Amino acid sequence: MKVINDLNFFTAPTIMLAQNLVGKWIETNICGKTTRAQITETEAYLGITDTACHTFGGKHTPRTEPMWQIGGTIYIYLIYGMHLMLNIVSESAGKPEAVLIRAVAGANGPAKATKLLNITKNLNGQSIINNSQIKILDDGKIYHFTTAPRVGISYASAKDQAAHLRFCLKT
DNA sequence: GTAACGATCCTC
DNA sequence: AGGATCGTTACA
Repeated sequence: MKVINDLNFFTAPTIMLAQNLVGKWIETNICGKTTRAQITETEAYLGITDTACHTFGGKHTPRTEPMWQIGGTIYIYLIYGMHLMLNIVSESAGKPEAVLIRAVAGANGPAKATKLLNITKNLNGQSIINNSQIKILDDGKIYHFTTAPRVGISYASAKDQAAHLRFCLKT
């Protein structure tokens, strides 16, 4: 098991990063508690041309600011007033694309995953590289995945809703 | 200032 | 199938 601190891993094209993250492990160290879980599901959000993405049309607000940063930046936000979502920004700075961690082993929803990992908004905007509180680990194994449409984006265009941008660990 | 809504989850 | 519950956003 080795920590991924390679910037190139995170600045890769969004879809590639989303696929590469499936089967990787995520470990948090928050308030003295260490939690480790395997990533089982991710979704790619493809920036200004993706109607499902927060930065569609080039939207740049205080909330979406981390998405405009360089790959490896952590983007956390609150949805429905009660659920935290964990995203990892991809690509280069100025290209607002990100990968949503949709599920980890032992948690079948994005909000459950952040709860399991004790994620808080403190991490928002930080880099995941050389971060003492959160890291991605590689167990060296090859994992396969299946693709599916994304969830919970009924406001997006039909084309974007149908796109297979969700990647699930094949068991 | 104010109102509407949302990348969800849990309990009927 | 519906309610919880509040930060972010857009608009006045």
